[in-house]
Amino acid sequence: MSDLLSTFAQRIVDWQVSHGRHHLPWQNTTDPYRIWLSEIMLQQTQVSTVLDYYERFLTRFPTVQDLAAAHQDEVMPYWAGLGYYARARNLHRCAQTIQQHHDGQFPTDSRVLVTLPGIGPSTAAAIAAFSVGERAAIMDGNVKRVFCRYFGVYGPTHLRATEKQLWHLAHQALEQAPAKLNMRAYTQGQMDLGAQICTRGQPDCQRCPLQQGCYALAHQAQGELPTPKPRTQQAERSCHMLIWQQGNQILVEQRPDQGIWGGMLSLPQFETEADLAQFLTHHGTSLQQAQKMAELTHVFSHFKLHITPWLVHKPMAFYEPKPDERWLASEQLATAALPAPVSKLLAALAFDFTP
DNA sequence: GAAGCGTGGGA
DNA sequence: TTCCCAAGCTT
Repeated sequence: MSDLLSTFAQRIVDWQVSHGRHHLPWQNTTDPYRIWLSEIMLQQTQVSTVLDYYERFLTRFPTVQDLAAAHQDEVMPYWAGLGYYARARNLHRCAQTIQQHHDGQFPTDSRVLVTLPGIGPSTAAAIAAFSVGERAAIMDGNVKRVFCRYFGVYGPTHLRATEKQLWHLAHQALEQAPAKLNMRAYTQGQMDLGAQICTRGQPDCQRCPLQQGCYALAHQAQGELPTPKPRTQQAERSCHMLIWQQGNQILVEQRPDQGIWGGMLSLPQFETEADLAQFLTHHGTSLQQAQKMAELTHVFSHFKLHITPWLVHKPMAFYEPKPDERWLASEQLATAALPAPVSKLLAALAFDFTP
């Protein structure tokens, strides 16, 4: 066991150097700002999804100073469609914290990094390892899968007990590894292994550097490790969204930071048809003047939302938007901080916005 | 400490 | 189609 543990990290390093990924946009840099941005975007998000967002964001905000100087409303559009929008709000807060309390110098010590908003233990370790080669352990979805299979760890990985075991093994693997371990290759290698070899569906054990000593391979338990999370009943909700069109503009409102789509712009939303009707009545029209559109369903990670859009194109004079409301012109749609389903809904209507 | 928090892709 | 979950963190 101790022999299999002591060679674990170095085998991953050797494999990474020859067979891992080396040309992702956030590799081949030691700039903690760029590394940090990639790590935040990659939280619960696949590489292919992040690529375009990463380039666009860096073009607009090349340094942590540029990001800190911006208003949150300038940042959110660059996150629109990527999901988990608290990441963008925390990213912005973090940049301002670094500007104010760290003299504008991006920290590279994991113990400091983990105190910053949006940076947890795994992200802190990844930034420190990639930027200055700190000997810090990461623990993401890839690493959990590799460790569960190699060491034969059973139990849903989100449970505290399982998580604790995994972190312990991760620290052990580092302690027993050679003093000169290449931390960048080790950190990247764990992710590459999980993403390319030790995949969820059909792991490519023939090409795996961890064949020798792998519990799952020896017991043919790849299919049952990691232990899948017990699935629960998907909750469902429904709402009504108002598409109030004036000329080539649409009324949108900024959502509160708490809750779904926090800090993003969205359509005025109502729980019931009666609430929508009341709103319309108070604004000089009625539900009868609105055109009911086909329902669409949006699936979140923890519930399913049935959306009934209502289109109103009757011009309503005298309407003064509330502080959290804005008129959005059709040409602003593409660059507005709209969540994915709202963006798609409005884009589908774009042909109606003939000037 | 369990629940909340997006979206898209693959099996 | 349906289900799972991906470079997790916050409250």
